[in-house]
Amino acid sequence: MSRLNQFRNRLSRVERVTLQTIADRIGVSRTTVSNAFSRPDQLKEELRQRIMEVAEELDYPGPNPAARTLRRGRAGVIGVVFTEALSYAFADSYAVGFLRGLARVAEQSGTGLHLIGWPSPGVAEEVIGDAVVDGFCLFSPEGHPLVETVLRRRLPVVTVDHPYVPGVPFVGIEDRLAAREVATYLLGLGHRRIAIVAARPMAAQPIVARPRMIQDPADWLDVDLSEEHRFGAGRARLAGYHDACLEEGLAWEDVPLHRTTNDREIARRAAGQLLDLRPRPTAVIAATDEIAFGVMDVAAQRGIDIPGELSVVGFDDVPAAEPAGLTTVRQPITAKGTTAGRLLLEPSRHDPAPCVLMDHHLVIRRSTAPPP
Amino acid sequence: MSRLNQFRNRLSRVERVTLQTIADRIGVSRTTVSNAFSRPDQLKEELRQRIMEVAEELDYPGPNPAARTLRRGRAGVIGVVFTEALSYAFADSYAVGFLRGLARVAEQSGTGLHLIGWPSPGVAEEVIGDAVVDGFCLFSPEGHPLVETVLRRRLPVVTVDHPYVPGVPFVGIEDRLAAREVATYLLGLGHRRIAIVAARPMAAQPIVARPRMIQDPADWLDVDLSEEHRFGAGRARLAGYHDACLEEGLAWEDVPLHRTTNDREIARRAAGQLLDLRPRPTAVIAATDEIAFGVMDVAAQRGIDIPGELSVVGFDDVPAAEPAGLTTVRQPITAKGTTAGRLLLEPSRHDPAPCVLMDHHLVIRRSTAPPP
DNA sequence: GAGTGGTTCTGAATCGATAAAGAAGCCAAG
DNA sequence: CTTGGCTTCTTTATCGATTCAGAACCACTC
Repeated sequence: MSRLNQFRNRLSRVERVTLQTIADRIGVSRTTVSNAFSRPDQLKEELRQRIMEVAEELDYPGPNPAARTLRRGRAGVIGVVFTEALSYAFADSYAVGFLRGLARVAEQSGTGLHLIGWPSPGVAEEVIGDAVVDGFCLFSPEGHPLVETVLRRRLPVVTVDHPYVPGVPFVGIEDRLAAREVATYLLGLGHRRIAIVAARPMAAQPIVARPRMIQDPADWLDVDLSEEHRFGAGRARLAGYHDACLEEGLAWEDVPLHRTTNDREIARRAAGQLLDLRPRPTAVIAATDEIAFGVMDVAAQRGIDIPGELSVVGFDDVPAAEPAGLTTVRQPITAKGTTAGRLLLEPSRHDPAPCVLMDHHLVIRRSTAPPP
Repeated sequence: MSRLNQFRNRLSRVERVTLQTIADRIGVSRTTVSNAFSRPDQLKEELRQRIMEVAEELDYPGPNPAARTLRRGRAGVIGVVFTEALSYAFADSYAVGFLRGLARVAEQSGTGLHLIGWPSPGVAEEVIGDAVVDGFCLFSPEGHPLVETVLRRRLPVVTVDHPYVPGVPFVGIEDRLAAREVATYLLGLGHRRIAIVAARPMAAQPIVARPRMIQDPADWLDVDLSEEHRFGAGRARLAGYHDACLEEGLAWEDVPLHRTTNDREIARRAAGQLLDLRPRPTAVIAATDEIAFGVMDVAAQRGIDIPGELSVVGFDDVPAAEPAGLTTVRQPITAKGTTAGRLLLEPSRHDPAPCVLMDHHLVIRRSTAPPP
């Protein structure tokens, strides 16, 4: 046993090429070989060349990144955490747009991106604990247990969209206000039978509220939403819709409300149910564009004319919204990404954690009109 | 100096909590604390609890991932390398679709995804050298210098689309054949004035051929394309178009050919020039859907009717192709991702490197018709 | 000839964990 | 009684690099 192991060790020692292997071969110190790779100015060009030659000869794959990271204490990578499966995130134009922006600043500073999704409970927790990164970007993780997991790493963090965690830099828009504008606009057109399709995270297990994460001064809900709505991704938006109804005297109880995941396909089902209601709603407010597309799909399928018989509003203004003629709330998707990236990469430690609220505005297109 | 340093060291030693800190505090060995985190079954539940308590108390962020990775020799992450800036990759439905598939299998096995782009020469090289990963997926890196950089790491690699590198697992489709079908179809409709818009990588520096990377038996070009086309991303597709023209007796010299990056916006410029030709082409073959959209944009802008006055064909069948009515080549985008992922994560080392060729077929929609 | 200042290279001390083998204690079976 | 086997923990030896202080040498200057 022991002998076998020694043999194995010897073997692997022979097979594995490290800085030391090269150093021994040439007769210089390990440090010098290290310098040849990382600080070429620290040794004579002649020796450096010789080292490189031997490295090539021994098929040395370059300084081991894990060892380097351990010693340097810096990974050059930031983690981006989604609370859904990554395969869903990549299907969501909003998430992809955000990543675009984030990637732009990350790349410029030679920083890598480590994407982490939440395919099922437990997996991501481990991945987050094992991620060799210098910081995390939490993408719209409202109320999700992963927030705790990430915070525990004690690395720099920036949260996007929700929730606002005291002490953690934040990037978002005034969701509640924007949502109110949407509802107010529809009410202003004369709609009274309005249905709402809200987004909920695709969590596969019930989402538990953590006291420290819901102290969000901007979005705190003083309205009485059912418990299941209090911590979904669309909480603030729901509150905004509620605000408008209150203001315009539309009873919140009369507003049909469905929840669906942020997925066109899945949203169709919810839309189907809403359009089955009698009397049929004259307008549907979707908490995201993706959901709005699902609603439009079903309407088209049933021959319901938009906007003649049904108005539809989305949220986000993803690229596909314009060709589809969807009235929606435009928000600077990509800019959110760049901002988040800068917040994470900037060397200066802001003392009061910055809370960046970006602009938004209602973009009116062909999908809305006064009720029939 | 020395004293200052000692001070600093002492300070950081005090501030930094490691397994040892916890071990000392409780009076057990470091290994036991390590086990408390990584192999809970190796110690008494009682002690484990106590360790966890102290860890909490000291605000221990968990075992350091870099150290862990170094010792274990396994990162649990795969690198995905693009030869364009990541911000472009995220704008490209094809790339995003691929990532979707890749993410699906990666997530299932608890593997993280480290995305690496090529924003400008030099940056990515360093990121690749420093990436703490167990393998790389090269996304359509034909002829790109990054291929060498990645191979040098001596880690498992899988190449997607191009090039086929001997000894490296490969996933792709029969591009040349598919491209030929496209051109044959248009020629069959009666088109003789056909223009081609090819894709080229967004490399910011000239792409150098490496002998070991172009020995691709399936795609080797025996046709005489100008040098600049020999190693672009669309090399095989160009060859296919060429094949068809040859077969149908259309002189290749008479086929106007433009190169553009795979970006709708940028493709518009190339399209503009092609549609200025007199006599105007009756059909445009775009090497990707994204480019095809650019062509359609310009046509719409100039009031050129599709397909009445102009037929347009794309390649890839990205999600937006269907609503746009674009005739194109469908290929299993997401399945490519899952296949690539499996090839990379599968424990078995296939001896002859697997070379997976996936299905494709021509999808005929509203954008093509016989010439006027 | 002592002092000054640069290069170029070395040695020792880490970075923070895990693997492998071994020791101590305990219980049941032979 | 002792052998074997299990559980629970410890010891020792790495994993592969980088940092930092200092040595050796060279050239110049005053």
